[in-house]
Amino acid sequence: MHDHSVYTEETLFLDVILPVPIPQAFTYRVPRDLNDFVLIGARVIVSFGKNRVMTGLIARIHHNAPENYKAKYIDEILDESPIISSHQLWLFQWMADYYLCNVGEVMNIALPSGLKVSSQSRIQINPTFDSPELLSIEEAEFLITLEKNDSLSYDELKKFLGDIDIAKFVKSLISKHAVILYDAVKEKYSPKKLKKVRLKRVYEGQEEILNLIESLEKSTKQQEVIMSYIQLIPFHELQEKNSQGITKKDLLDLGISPSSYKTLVDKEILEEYELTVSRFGDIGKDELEGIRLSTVQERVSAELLEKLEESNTALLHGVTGSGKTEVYIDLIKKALENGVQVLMLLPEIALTTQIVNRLRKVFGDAMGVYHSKFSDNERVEVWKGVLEDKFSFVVGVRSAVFLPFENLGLIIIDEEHESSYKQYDPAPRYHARDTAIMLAHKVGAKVILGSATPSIESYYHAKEGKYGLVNLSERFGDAQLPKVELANIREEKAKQKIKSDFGITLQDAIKGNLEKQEQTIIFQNRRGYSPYLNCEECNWIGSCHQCSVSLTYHYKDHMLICHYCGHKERTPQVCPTCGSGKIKSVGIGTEKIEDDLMVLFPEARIVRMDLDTTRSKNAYQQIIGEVESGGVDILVGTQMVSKGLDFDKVSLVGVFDADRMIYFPDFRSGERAFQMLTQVSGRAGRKEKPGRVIIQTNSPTHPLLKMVVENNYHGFYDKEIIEREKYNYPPFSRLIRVTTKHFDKALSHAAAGTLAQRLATKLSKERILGPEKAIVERVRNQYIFEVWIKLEKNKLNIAATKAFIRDQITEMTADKKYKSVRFVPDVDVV
DNA sequence: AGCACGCCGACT
DNA sequence: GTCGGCGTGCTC
Repeated sequence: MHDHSVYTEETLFLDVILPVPIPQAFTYRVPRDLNDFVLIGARVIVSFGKNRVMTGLIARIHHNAPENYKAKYIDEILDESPIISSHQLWLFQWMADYYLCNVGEVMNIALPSGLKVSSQSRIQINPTFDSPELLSIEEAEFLITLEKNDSLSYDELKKFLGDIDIAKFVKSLISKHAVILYDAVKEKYSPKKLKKVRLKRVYEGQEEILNLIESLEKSTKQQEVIMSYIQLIPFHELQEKNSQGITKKDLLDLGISPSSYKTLVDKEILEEYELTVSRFGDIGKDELEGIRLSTVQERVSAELLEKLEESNTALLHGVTGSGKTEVYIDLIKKALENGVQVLMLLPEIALTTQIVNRLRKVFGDAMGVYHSKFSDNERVEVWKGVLEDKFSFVVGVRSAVFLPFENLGLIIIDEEHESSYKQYDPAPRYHARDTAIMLAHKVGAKVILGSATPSIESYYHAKEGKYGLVNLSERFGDAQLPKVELANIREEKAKQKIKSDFGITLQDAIKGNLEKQEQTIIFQNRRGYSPYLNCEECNWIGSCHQCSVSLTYHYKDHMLICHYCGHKERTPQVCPTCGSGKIKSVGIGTEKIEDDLMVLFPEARIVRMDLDTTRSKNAYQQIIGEVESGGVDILVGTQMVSKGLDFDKVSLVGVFDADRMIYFPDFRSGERAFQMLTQVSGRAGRKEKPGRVIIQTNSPTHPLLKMVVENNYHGFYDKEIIEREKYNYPPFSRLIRVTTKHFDKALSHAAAGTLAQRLATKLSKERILGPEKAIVERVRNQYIFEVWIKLEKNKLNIAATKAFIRDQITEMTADKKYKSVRFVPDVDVV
């Protein structure tokens, strides 16, 4: 029943991508006066559903009126030019198809939230309201407040109304027609403004300023202000200095009287003004440093360029400390000289550190940094900077693959094996490395993958000739690779009478290092004090009531914490089941190691670095600074200490509990363990001193550890690839996991089972594994089951198969029985 | 995903 | 009688 007559030939329709997890596109109508302003890739504001206003992205402009519904009008067009590059809509769609999610979800993750305006409900007095007798006393009082304030947001309401149920309160007012609700849309991004101050021009002259000072004879405080200003801005030497002024803060920081300052402003002797500035400090061109490559580095750089002639992607396999960064810098410079844009991806935790400072020194403010610890405004600034070609080079984390490069020529992915390149939650569960390779392929850019311990996938592709392969097997300068030793912890424990987790070998080594005043890193990939508490009487174990895991004991705040759902509870004094006081902590986390070290080496300066000590924005940087300046003897930490850190004075690395990594029940455990152990070993010894690494283990004869000791990546790879082929794991197949989640265990299990059956009809049973319980079976009271799909390469039409899987999930969700079950597909699980 | 609508139990 | 619990359905 739609009146199509209202549509004329000129009526424009837009397919808009909205940040919602719904597969279909949404078609809106363009009000005629905006016809000339629509363009693909610009943002629009639209209302969606009953009460929502959102930012969407124009994906298509057409004349086809939708048949089954009447299109709504768009409210507003936000941009005069596209805010994404011309390839990005394609990339979004590719990601949605490949990673089994919706374009809206991709867009939601791709755009920095500063570019997604949101609506905020505000309330206002209804001007036609004339029945105050209906109101309660509180309501009447509130109306007076509201009258004074024009309109208020929900957040502001809280200030006036305190702890009451605001929704209910407002609802009542609306029902009495006393107030009206409306949606206000606001752009979130705001440029940074600096409050500055300068002397009015009329006082700039030599004579004028002297007269001014004289005239303030009686107001000494004000005179002081002027004198301080002149001292900071000696404009009598150079007149232009006054027009540049000084920030208000800098002036007030001198300790001058704020009230006198204000008087001067009021008297129009000083004038305040605002300056829009970049959030990123500027570096002068003359401060930039050049680089000098070693002969080896130069050769490697040339070799990479050569390989990139033949293939789009090249893998740089360079041992830790070989100076890969210098090679990258060289290649980035060359690419920039060719006039193309460059993107460099780094894993999250490596980015805050030394490498950015190093790059900044070379590239100055032509380089943008895109990081999740940056504020929204900062991220929008980088985004816009890329659009305007202010940054021709950006270094960033995973999500930097979404930046709107129009002329991308080179992508460098450092530490390409890092699993943090894969997004885990929420959708899109994408791999930034693979996405970058796909994007590069589309736009004709080149990709360099770098790692000391390449992922099995990448190395396989290199060996197969799909990627170019370049080796850099010497450390930079005269540096030698560290000497890695295994310490049989079981034997050592037996020999030592005292039961300690520090074997005698490691203890002696630390002691020696302290005497030599050299630094030590202790690595244990587990935070907290101990992974669980155990009652010696009744064998009770503290576990989370909503997840099937034990609670980790945190000593510092004396809490038991669930590392899955975040639940916290006080540590019991006595056993909750039998009442005995014999509760023991079992296992070792970083906190306990720190504690033990303080007892063993009371004079040592010990610092711990893990999620718990680096929560605040600058904590990580601070710790690194402390270590660099030599203010720390021993650094204890989780995987954070194993990545990208570069300390000259660290000559010893100790590894606890290597066994747990090796024996993790997962086909990637070997790869992960080898990478982690090799990476952390690489932290030991730089410059002339060879470092020493001690790995404590119960299985010193394990072949993987042997490879780590020998720094034998190839041996490890050869062994691993045989296993992968034998069991048809990646890179010989693609793995897709579909997880089901539900509060009802049986229903979750049944849903996974039915899905497995459905998938098997077309894909055959051999390709389907499960359903199986997830390793952590229950999280936040939801039961989790997994179905694994193994798709061998080159035999199946992958796109069609993915579509089939998607359809099966859609059909199951449509089934009443499984409606409330959550299905979560994850493609290329890491 | 959100959000409104709507149909059943425990309270002023 | 109503408040509010969360199952269900829809979003251009």
